Amino acid sequence: MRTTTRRLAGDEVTINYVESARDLHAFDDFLARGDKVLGLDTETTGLNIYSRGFACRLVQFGNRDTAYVLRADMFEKAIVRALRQPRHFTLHNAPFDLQVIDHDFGVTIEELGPRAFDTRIMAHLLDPRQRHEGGTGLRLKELAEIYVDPTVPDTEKELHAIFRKEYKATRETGWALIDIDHPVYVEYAGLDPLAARRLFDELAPMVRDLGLNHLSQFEHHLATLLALLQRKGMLLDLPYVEKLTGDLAAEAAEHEARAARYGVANVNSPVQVASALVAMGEELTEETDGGALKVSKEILLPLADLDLQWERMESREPNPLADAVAHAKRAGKWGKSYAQAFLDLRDPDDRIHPVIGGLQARTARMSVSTPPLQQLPSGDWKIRRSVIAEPGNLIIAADYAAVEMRVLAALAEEPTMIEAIRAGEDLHSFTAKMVYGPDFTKRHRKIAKAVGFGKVYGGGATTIQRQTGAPMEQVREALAGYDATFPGIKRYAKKLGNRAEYGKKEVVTLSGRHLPLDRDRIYAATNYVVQSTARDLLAQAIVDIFDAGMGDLLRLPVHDELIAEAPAADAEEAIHEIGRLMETPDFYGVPIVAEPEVYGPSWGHGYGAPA
DNA sequence: GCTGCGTACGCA
DNA sequence: CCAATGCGTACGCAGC
Repeated sequence: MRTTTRRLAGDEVTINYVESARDLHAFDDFLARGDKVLGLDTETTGLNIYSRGFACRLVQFGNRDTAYVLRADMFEKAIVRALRQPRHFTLHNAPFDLQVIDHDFGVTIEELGPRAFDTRIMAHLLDPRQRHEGGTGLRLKELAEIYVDPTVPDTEKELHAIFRKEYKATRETGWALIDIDHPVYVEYAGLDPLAARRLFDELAPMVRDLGLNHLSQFEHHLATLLALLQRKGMLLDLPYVEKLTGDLAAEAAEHEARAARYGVANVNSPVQVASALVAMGEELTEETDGGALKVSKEILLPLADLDLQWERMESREPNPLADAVAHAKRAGKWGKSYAQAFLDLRDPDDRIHPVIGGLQARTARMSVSTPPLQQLPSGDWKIRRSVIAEPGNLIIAADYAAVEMRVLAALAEEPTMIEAIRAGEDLHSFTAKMVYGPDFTKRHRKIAKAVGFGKVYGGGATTIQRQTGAPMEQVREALAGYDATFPGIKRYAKKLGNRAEYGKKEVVTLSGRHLPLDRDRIYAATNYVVQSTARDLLAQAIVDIFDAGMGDLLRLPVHDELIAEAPAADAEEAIHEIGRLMETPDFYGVPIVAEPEVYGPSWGHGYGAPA
């Protein structure tokens, strides 16, 4: 045994590095001490659990004052034995370690998940804000320095320095290269479960005292289910993705070469693009937040005589540089962020396993990363076509119909809006009819729709004008008409604003989630509570679908929809059942409904990919 | 080589 | 005051 001591929150703590089988007796004695909850953590070669070459290197257990650090390759049996004891563990960001342990030790997510506490979940319930948003932050280091010990070391940062200096490695590669018994590596590995356990001891009572135990249990259960989705992943059409990647790279290069003829060496440099356009005589008037000339897609496409669907408008002579830059950037983005990312992140079976952040945004909205499957281009099927169902299966999906509008109507108890929804009206058309009369036009509906979204997002007349291109006069008329038609919405926003102004700077959702508000953006309260409530509906649906025994069909949440797959013969029935499970027929008087659809053999088949 | 910031772009 | 919300990723650029 190699034992080191150090101080943590004024106490002496001991970190034991197990060197031989003889040392395991001491580990067993430690396990027999009767801790109801042990801190648990792993050190791995990287973050992509399912990529070739990934391995768990260390597994660490700790209570408040003693940690044991075990090599994964030498002490697998002892680790598995410890994990299978009837005991709870506390981890920070448990889904990662649960999958590592499932992947490398065969102690499954199903087995360990129900016995895992996650301090990240607890912290999110107490304050969902990142550090830069004024919150506690959600990283172990950030939370530990607030709740455990302000001098707790930044283990990641210090290890990165060692990777550089001693191993000529980067922050990415160092985790696999550092000597497994490197004293700093071992000490920091051991420190994390101690911090996790001490953090748990602080946060758990706070969660309980705020009456958040029920919500906490729900989020823990959901997190385990989402870890199952990540473990399952989604299959790629590899030959298709390889060709797509090559095609997009070639397309980007071709347009980059066109841009270079106008002196733009780098299409991703806004400064270069702006100065070249100005030199060609184009007038750039819009500015970025930082005061630079704006050359975003919204600026470039009109200069290239293209509308936002990239169709020729015949409104002017197209600027060839604007055209080249816009095309080059789109091909570059699609190629690098999506197609190439699919290839880089795939496992040996050509599946991708996106990280699903089940409790991510301030509003608890979920995120999906590596790769970002919630953000694949939707106006074109080419990227989504890369993701396919397993042989014999079809991709199926169900999405909520205008869920945020419906949630808003319910929460605000807006009688006219509720009535319109219950009558099956298209809400934007209904608004247009109320504002402009029965002879409203398509343009009127577009404005009404923008106003509806503006209300959900807390936007104002300027934004709606920019979005619709309508004259300010008409926008103001539509806003006034909306308020007259749906007075409950304004009243609700006012109520939330008043409570925040004179009470706590937060909104509380039906699920009991506290959402802090920024003092200079109190108006965001309506959006927060609507967005968060819509998220909770989707989260509950995922739980319900698992409870109904259909969880193994699920693949991915996308804010207001669920992507799944099922054997071709059952696909229609399966997605109807999933859609039914998503629905809440009477959500405070408002029907929350889902629309099921069988896409086909690929995700792209729901977006127009040829059969 | 890394970090932070700004800009841009993809989605709901 | 009358305000668009929430994310993840890539890249350029400046500074360390």
